[in-house]
Amino acid sequence: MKAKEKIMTATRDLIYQKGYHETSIRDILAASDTGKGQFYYYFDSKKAVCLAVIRSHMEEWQTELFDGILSADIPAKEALGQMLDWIYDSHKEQEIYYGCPVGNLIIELSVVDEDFRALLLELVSEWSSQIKQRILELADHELTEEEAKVKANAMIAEIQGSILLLKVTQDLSILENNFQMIRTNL
Amino acid sequence: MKAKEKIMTATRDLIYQKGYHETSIRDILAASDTGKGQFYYYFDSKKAVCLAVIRSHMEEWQTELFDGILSADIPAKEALGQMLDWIYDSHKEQEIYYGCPVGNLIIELSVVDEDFRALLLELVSEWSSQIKQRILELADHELTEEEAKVKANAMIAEIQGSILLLKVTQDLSILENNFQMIRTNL
Amino acid sequence: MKAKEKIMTATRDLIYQKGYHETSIRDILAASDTGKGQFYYYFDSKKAVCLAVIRSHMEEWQTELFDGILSADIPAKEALGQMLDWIYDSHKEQEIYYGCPVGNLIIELSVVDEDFRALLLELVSEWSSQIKQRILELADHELTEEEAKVKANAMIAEIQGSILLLKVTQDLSILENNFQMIRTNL
Amino acid sequence: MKAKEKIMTATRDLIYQKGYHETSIRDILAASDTGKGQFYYYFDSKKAVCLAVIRSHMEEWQTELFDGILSADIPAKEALGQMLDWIYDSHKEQEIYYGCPVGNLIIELSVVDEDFRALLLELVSEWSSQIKQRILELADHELTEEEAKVKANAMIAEIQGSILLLKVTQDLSILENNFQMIRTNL
DNA sequence: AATGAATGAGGGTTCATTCAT
DNA sequence: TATGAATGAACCCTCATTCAT
Repeated sequence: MKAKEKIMTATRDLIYQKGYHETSIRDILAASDTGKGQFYYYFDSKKAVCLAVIRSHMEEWQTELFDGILSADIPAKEALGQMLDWIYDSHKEQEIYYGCPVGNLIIELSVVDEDFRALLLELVSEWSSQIKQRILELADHELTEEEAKVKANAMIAEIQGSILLLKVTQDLSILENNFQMIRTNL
Repeated sequence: MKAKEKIMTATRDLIYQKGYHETSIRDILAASDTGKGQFYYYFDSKKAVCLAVIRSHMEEWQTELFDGILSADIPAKEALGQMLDWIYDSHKEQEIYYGCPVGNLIIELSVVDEDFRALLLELVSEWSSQIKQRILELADHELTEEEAKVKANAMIAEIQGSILLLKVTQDLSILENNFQMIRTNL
Repeated sequence: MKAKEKIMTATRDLIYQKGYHETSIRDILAASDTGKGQFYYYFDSKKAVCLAVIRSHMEEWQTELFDGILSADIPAKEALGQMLDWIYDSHKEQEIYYGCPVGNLIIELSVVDEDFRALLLELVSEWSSQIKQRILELADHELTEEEAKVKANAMIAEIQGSILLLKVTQDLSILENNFQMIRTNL
Repeated sequence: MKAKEKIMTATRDLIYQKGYHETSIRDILAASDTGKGQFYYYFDSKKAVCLAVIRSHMEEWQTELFDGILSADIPAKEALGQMLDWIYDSHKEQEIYYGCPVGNLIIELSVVDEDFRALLLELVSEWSSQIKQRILELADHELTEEEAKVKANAMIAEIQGSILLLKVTQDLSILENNFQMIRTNL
């Protein structure tokens, strides 16, 4: 693996597990087995890597969730169900529940730094928009765009809030129950 | 105002607005117009003040929300509605939407420090339990305890997730719409 | 026990066990169960208590060793032997061998602060002088004053050096063996 | 001179002259004309530099005293005499008599920190062992190992105690006289 | 004779970043 | 591309002492 990649992977993992502030450049270098020189050759700053990490999350969501699951040629209900599975699966194997990599950063950084907020908002907006399309489809287009948007945001809120509860309780059943409830309300 | 109180108020505000890590002792001293010695006379450490701040949030929720709104002699539906108002009101006048003081700390600290998680979990558990009682009442006790608990957690998730979205979008209408949706689903 | 006395006892113990710099005023207050006000009412500063502690050591040595053992109406050899016993006894029951309360302070403070050195020197000089008298007696006055003084200092050196070795080895047999050797050389 | 070396030299001098606690990192930086970052680039902590300083003393003693003087192909009496000269010479030119760099640390730190004690003990043990060999030789092997060991420790005690007296009296003649006495007793 | 709140300089340490090579 | 030495501001915290009461 190339140095740049190693740095990004390490940063992604560390920031996910400990948060932005608790992750030091030292930590990143140690975890990626690289040196100061390499780090600052590839990235301008700690902020820059973190923004890159967010972009990598965005790409992943785009490929797997937006272009994959949510754009698949399957009924809306099924697509949204698979989205919940996709999220649930990313948590269920963890020994410690670290929360949502995106939600965590929203809370830790979006008020403190506009650049972070802008990027994170971009991701959330796209997500909301994708869900909205499926909700419109689900309702057989008897909902207005606005109504569908509200429902999409409600769904995202329920998901993010559930992961937040998972983080504080460290009890996976909360995620299961809440996601089940979302499914039955579709 | 006494020094200890000034320090706690300043810490509370700063941590709410910037988060735990972005708030330095220096910031707290400047905001509370006190000196280092005084800070450490009243508190053992930065962590200690923050735990004290969380406890003050707990007391406030206990008095205003649990013993006040949720224990009031009014119908369950109304009580839960007032809870949503109480939360909404705490955000609506803000110029910047900083999120939920408790939710923020859950995400920033609960994985990183067990003491914080324990305290925050205590608050969330009590909240959940209080809501559960009202939900049982609402369903005329046709729900099992377990079902009511799930519904309570779903409601908390929806609330916390909505505030998270408010934080990243800085768009108050999301909170309005989502809370409205919770109301209509009661 | 009066506050002043409690403070002095605590200081004496703490400085003996941890040294001057490792002992904080906080430690002293905690160990003596007194408050800041009392401390600074009775003593001008940390240095002042410590000087008082040294003076209390001097008084003790004066009474027990100089006026007691070394002035007793017994043969010189026996007097010097009892001196060694007196010293040995003060160490033998300890669980940790902290060294000589006076020797410790000589090394920690005599270069750093003239006031300390002056006081400690006073004690050492008196000790040396007392031993010298007994050595003169022992040699049936066939030694010059100067020669006796040299022998006295050699004896003090042997004693202090032995206690230093005790401190680093934490092995009491070193003290026994060295003191035995001093005895046989009398 | 390289930064690391400058830091070590400065630390060595300062700790020798003022002791461990009286020497601050600031002092070291000022004396070595380096910056904070540099210090912590080379050393993990203040304790770590001090341990390194002790190790450098050990190496010096090993080379000059143990492998040099005490292992030289000369009679035992002469070797031990040269050892005394070597020690005396290291003090005689000083304007202030700071004591023995090793003895000072034994007294200041060996009870307070096990890591220091272990290292200092290692040095003292080796020293004792080297002297013991020469004493055995001197006695034409009519002494048991144990008896020689006791005599070696007595010699070290006399040396260390003499330097302690030098420190409190600031009178070089004490060192001269005591060392002379050791010589005549060989 | 005693209280405990207030002071602020200084303690050791970590940080993100830059520089010379 | 990459190294690792150098920078210095900022981190949290402890210190001995003073002050008002």
